[in-house]
Amino acid sequence: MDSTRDRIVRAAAELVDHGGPAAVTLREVGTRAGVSRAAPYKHFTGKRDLLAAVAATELDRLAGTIRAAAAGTRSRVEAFETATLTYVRWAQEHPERFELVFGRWDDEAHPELDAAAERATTALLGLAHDAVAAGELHGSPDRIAVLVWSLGHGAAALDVAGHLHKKPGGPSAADLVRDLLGLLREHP
Amino acid sequence: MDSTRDRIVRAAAELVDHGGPAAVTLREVGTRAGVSRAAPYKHFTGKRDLLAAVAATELDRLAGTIRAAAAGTRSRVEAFETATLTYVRWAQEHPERFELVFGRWDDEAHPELDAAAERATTALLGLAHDAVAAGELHGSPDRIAVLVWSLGHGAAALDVAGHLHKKPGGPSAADLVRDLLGLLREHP
DNA sequence: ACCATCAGGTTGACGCCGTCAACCTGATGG
DNA sequence: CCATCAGGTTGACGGCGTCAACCTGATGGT
Repeated sequence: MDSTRDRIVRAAAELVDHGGPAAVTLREVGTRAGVSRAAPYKHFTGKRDLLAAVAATELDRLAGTIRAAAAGTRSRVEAFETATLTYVRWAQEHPERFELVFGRWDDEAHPELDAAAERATTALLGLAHDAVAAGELHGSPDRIAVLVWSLGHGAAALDVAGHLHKKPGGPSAADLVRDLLGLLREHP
Repeated sequence: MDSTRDRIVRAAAELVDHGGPAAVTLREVGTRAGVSRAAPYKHFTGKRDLLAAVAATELDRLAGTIRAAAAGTRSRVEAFETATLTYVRWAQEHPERFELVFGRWDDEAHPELDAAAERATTALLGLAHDAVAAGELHGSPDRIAVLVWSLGHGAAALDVAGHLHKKPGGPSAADLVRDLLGLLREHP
């Protein structure tokens, strides 16, 4: 199906891809989706709600990409590392989507987005659990997952904002992820 | 001096503190600063430029706070850890300022903000350098500084966005920073 | 077969926003 | 003494999100 709702979400996602969330205009969304400016209100309560749907869609796509990347690896810890690096690369290649998904949402609840975030988090957490269960990493799987996720997230964010490459020769976000996993591998 | 320009910047900073950068309105800024809606244009080229000035001011304040916190510590590595934890606490206590300072700025150059970021980065980098020089940490100071900064930044960002405490008993952002510094301390 | 209902689309209008142009005014300095 | 100008003002414009009112075709119960 190519429902009107789908076309609206896709049009909004297109606009996010140039100029970030701030560039999304309901009027332009309507035009690109072939409907009027107020049509989105028949499917979403407002602009934020539409953007939440875009973010949820993107988060599920990301989770799929991560799972696929992790599947083609030799060891459990390598799967975990590949997943994290895929996350980092996604943020670097699509900074506007990264901004949308992890920007501020506190105004009201968006169950669809929360559920997608839950699914993505669980996927990463499962990979950390596997690596520990296989004896390739040691410690609390949750702790390790959140530690590596936080580092990947922060490194990607700082990189995208231009704070990582002020002087040439500095480490890339991917380097930092590999550094941390190196430390974790050597640990008891 | 309590120049008009200062009052404008302060009014904008107040508005950032409730509702984030999106809540800043030049009309409201003017009202709070006791001037008209167009007065800011006599001091800044536009809204973004005003926000950049607010961000630069806040970044310098943060750097000062960090330096002060690091000064009252026993060891070099403790100073580095305290500095990072101060950064994390700042982000958690002032998520709107965090959003402003580290949000997207790519449209045009803001030298004042770049310079403030440079100063803040250099401060953290110096602390890492000191810890390595004192033999309390081992490896490249730059690498260590960026690694810890990235983790602190990411943990704070995920915490503020609500992704860290989905299940109770999970590690706090501060816990993660201490974990990483524990790993670094044990390292050769 | 009929018609009430309703999902899903439309336009018009409102108020708020950033921004600019035009104008005013008091201080400054040659 | 007056030209200049920094720094303030209001008016106006177009674009925005949102809502109310309206339209229309399908649908399902009687």
